[in-house]
Amino acid sequence: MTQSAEPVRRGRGRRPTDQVRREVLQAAGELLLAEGMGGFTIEKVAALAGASRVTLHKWWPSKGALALAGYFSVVGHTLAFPDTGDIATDLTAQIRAFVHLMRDTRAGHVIPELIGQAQTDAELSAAYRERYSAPRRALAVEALERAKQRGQVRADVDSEVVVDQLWGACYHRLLIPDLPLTDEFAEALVANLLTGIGRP
Amino acid sequence: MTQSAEPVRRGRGRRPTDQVRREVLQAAGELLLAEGMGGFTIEKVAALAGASRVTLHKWWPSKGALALAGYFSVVGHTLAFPDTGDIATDLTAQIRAFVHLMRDTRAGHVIPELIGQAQTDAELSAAYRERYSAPRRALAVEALERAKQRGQVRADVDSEVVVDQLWGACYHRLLIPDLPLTDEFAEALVANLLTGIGRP
Amino acid sequence: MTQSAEPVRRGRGRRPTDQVRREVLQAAGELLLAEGMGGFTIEKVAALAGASRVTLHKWWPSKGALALAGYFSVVGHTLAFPDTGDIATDLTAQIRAFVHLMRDTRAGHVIPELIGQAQTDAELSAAYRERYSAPRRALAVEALERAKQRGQVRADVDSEVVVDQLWGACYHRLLIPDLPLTDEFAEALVANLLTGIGRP
Amino acid sequence: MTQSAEPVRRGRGRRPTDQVRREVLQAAGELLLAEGMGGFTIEKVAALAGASRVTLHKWWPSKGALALAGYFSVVGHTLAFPDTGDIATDLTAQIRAFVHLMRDTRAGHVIPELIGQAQTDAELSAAYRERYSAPRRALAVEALERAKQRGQVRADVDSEVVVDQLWGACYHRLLIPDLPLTDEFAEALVANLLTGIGRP
DNA sequence: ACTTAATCGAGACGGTACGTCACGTCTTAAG
DNA sequence: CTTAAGACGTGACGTACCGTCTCGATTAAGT
Repeated sequence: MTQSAEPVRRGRGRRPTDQVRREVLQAAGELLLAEGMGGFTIEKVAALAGASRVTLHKWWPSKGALALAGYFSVVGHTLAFPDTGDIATDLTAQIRAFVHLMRDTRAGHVIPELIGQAQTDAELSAAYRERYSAPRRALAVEALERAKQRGQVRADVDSEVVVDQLWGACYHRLLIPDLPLTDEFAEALVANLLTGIGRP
Repeated sequence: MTQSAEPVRRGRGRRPTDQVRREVLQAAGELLLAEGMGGFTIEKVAALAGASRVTLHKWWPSKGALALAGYFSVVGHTLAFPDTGDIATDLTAQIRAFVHLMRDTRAGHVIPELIGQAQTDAELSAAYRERYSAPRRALAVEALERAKQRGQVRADVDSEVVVDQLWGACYHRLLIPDLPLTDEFAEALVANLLTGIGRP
Repeated sequence: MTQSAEPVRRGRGRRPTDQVRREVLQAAGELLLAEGMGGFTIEKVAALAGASRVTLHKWWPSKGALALAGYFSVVGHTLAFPDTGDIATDLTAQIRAFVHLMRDTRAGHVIPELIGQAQTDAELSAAYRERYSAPRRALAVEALERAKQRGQVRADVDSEVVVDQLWGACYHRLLIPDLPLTDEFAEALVANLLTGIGRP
Repeated sequence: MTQSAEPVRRGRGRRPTDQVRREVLQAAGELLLAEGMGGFTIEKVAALAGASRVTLHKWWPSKGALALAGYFSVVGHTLAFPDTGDIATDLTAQIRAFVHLMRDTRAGHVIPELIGQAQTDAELSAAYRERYSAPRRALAVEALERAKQRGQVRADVDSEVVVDQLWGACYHRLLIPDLPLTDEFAEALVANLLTGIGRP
């Protein structure tokens, strides 16, 4: 019955809830990384996990929400922000790491597709903001606020806007790839913003 | 069934090619604006236009490509960039116009959904870059190059990066709405970038 | 996909409409006779016929309607009523034939199940009356009317009621099998009714 | 979920067996009368009774058996047969009462649906015959036997057959409604059978 | 009276079937 | 020869029930 890859047949009876959840998330994450959002299907996840579609529908409100949860369970994020005392160094390092992640790992395919799916999947949109983008924004904002207190950034600057001008610029090239993501791009972002592009 | 508006019954035979194309694009655009990408379907477009699905498949390689073409045929873009001689004024005006378009018109729903769809629709992605984003980038880059020649922007700045830091920041808030698009945001983007956010 | 018996794989493309209809009805009839109404499923019929569930839903409004159509296509009814000139002989022959059909052939299982299903399947109920029971009633009523004209049955008798007292009695034993259907039963039905059971 | 009426929240622990049985049967009967066999579901009964599906499965072997038990617990049958000394009067009265019950009360929907369900539910079939039809047959047969002893019915007549020709005829019109159940029908049944329909 | 076994409810799980939607392909018929 | 009309197979979706199983809580019977 619609079993593309090893369908993982177990005993018929009910398995413990937590085990089912884990296996489903595992399967979802693997399928997402393997086929991308285009081939990501509740049906396939259920088959891979040896679970029932009904069970998936009960816990994850939409295909996108399931995909995001699967992504988290497989990738296992580290939320760290360097703090060397120099904001230029820290921002550059962080953005270069982001560029690397998006250009050289499977996240570079998955994250844009999740954001894409979120445009027509309200459940995913909310989950993505809450669990992914908001915490990362917060880390960057905190770093900028610390830089303000150290006198490296003007106090009247809105840190949130700065975040959009750094990471948003990266997402722009990721989602609408007119131009590629490069290390030079990462450095130019920070330099432009700290120094300004206007004539002195 | 699935005929929201007049199903347009005609004879079975062939109609002139151009007429069919026009009517299909008209229907596609209207459906896209009315229901968004979520309810946008080749089937519905065909029904609305009184055309055959086969015909649509012949001319538009994917659902996204059809949606984009329909969008253009209905919206009718104006590609203008003000040139007052002051780059700060021009950029602010242009970005405020963009923010207005995305916040107060139907484009604000449609464009993000098209970008979203483009993440899993290569045909749409290519078409979108070629016909939408690339020309707009070019306009902004030209304006920045003119500003360089006027001495308003440093010559060593990569104009493309600046574009990402202005419009990309807007797209960021559009696609991942942690924070809203506002006029103050538009102004802060230009100010941050021209003046720089670092301590003088 | 849920293929219990030979799923009949053909070329992928579309087959002519009439052929599909024939094959579906064939499969439906066979499944009905093989498993009875309990195991009769739209899904199984589709699999057996190598057809799509959607197609079945398009043409037959309910599971029961499909089963009835399948029954007809497989059994192929003969609608004949003997006319020897003697109504007692004709009725007895016809009812004995009916008893034989219900007791010794597969119809004896299928017809009761169809009637049973019809109690909660309005589509089937209407189709059954129109295509099965009504024509058979009409034949019997005609025979009784002829008997009236020959002076074998009183003119003031309602032939429809007589039909219920003959065939309805058989259906009674068929549907609520407190007692079996036998040849003696068939004969007693006619005798009771023609002669009367009261003291002379 | 699926709790139309008061979901009946109790403590988790075990309740007295008899109380559970009573409440389940009450709920089953009400649901059956309210929605008919089509909407009758073990799941709904369990929810209405605040009981567990497992408990229902333990005591009633099939959906139909539960429905029948619920019907009895709510309707509460009176098994009486008039005995005026005149069999024609008694039969007519009894059949008219039956016609009234089936035409003007909720039993008229429920009984046919139970018989229908019994065609594919052996448990229900057996229970129905044992608890419903057989006792009623017996009453009628006894009345006919008494009539024989009074000389109102010929001694060589099989009373069981007569029962089928009276009540079976009614069930016929009930289950296959080509024609309606009416009082005239009830009277004609008895008249036809007692007097006979043949020419004198 | 106090264990202890029985059985309840709650609820999740795998499974079967349903009815629906949209897709892309194919056949047939019309112009 | 292009088009429309429309049917078909496919894949997926979301839902409804079913019968089973685990778990914790409570009652009732046996000591």
